[in-house]
Amino acid sequence: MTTTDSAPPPNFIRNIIEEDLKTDKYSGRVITRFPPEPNGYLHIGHAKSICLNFGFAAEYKDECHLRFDDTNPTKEEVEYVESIKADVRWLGFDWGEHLYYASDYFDKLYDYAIQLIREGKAYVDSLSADEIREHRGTLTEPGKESPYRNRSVEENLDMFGRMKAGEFEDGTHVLRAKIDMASPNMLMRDPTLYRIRKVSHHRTGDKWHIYPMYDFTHCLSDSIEGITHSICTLEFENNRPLYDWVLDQLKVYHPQQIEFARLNLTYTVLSKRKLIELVEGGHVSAWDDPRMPTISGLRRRGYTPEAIRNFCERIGVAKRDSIVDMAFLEYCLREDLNKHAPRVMAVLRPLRVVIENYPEDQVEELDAINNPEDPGMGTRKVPFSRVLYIEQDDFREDPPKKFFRLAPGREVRLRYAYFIKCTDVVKDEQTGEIIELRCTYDPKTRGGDAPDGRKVKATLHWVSAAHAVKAEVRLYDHLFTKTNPTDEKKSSDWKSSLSPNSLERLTECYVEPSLADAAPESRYQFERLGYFCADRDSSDTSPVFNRTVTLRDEWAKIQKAQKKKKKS
RNA sequence: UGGGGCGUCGUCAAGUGGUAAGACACAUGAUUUUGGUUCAUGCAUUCGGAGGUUCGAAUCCUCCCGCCCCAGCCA
Repeated sequence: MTTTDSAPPPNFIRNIIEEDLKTDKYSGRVITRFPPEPNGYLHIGHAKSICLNFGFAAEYKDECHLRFDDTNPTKEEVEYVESIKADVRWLGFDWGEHLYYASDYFDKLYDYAIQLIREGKAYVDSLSADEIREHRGTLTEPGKESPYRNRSVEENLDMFGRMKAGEFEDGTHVLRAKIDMASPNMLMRDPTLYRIRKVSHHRTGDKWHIYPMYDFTHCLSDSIEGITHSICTLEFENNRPLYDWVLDQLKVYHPQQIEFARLNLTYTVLSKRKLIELVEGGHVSAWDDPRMPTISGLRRRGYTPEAIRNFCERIGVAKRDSIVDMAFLEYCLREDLNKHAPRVMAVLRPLRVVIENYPEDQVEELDAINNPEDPGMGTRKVPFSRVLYIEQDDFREDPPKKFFRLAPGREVRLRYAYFIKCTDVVKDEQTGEIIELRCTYDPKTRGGDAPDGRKVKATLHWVSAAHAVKAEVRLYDHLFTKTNPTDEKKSSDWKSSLSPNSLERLTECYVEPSLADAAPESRYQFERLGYFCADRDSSDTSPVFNRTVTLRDEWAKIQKAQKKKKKS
């Protein structure tokens, strides 16, 4: 590793920017924008776009605007604009002075519409929505012109003015661009520019009865703000000719639209519509359910902004449809958490262990390292006593091959403590369930090293029963069982592959005392188990932790392989 | 079967006529008081397919195949 960050990997957008800089197309400026519609929460797909836009602006020491594309008051809410701002900030980006709303431009947009009408390039159509659809033609047949297409400029001006004044009901008239009803590009068949919506807008209130459509608003907003590179997703490629048309007709400053492939991730869905469905259908608790791929969900789960930013940079950007392996996101997460998360001991499925030769009332404070990756994080004391809990998974009465952990007669190390040897297994007479282990310890191994140089094959985490804090731990797994839930070749309903095991709640966990009042959103590594994040559901008496991601688990792999071998 | 895009390892992704980067995943080994981390090694004779141009093609040409987007008064 060098001390300086390596240059960002090349991609086609950066190539375009570099070329534009070379030819001085935009007098050396690189002004981008992130333009969310405030009709839902941001997800990791948006994070890709945010990183791209804010990233390029930062790279070229220029500005990135946060602009709310709020042209459809029937779907948009203040709650969403607040969450979006919070999420962008949490991700680590700053729009500075450049917070804008498309609704700020409604007056200007109206004037531009008037200009188009005056030049005979737009007209008021009084066909119904159904009729307009019928006139549009199909993919293979050209459309038919509306009988209102050749209204006079005066009549159009008058009608549009009355639309604005609120004289007409929703759906009775629209303003359309006069382009070409026979265009092979459906979007160019006289697209709608304005529609009547007699609803109040979260920012403009009841001022407007007409609202501009995306295709009219977006390009002009970009133009007004002096955007140089308008980066959006692939599905807007068909809209580019219209983006260009509007700006060309109006003879205004003309940014260039560049399209990239949106992010897809395995084992989840990344569309606002589907995420809304998960929330409203009660399949998850809320937008910030830790299983959700939303920024707020990832945050509550324990993801770090750093990990997400790194991920977005490393997946690259291109024009081909792709689906990134969730394992890659998890890799980026672990990389960050490994460096920064303090280690701590917690037992999720407790098995009681009594150290028979350890004095009844003795308690020792043992030194534990907070993070072996960062000595600067120091050490802490962990209490040790006669009765402990270890993980049920760390004991096998009849150990299989390659199982190195505790078993009858076997000696292992308790991390930072002592070597212990299992001398007896206590079972419930009724059920045969193992309820307790009797062990002995070697006092000479305090701290975990044997003076005689003898080795053990395993080190277990543990917690002192008398000192442990009881906690709830929520174990999360993929939301869907299928790598691509929306791949509808097999089943038509994407929700059919919703995983029944995406959440497991463990309420009888024990964590070391230092975790008693862990602040919500603080992250830890529970040694040998994974990374966990304190949830805001924690109370004074009982902390709640979300499992962010497991540690890589060699033993789990071995078990999987052994199972497979058995089957075949 | 109109138009617009896209096809390079299981997954992302560089490469823009000079002989296939890198990452994840996977596999093997070493180190290890986390079966974690770290380290080492392996992993596309081949770029959707077939022809052609060229001394030389993933890159240029032709044809074919596959996938995605567009028929909202959503964005």
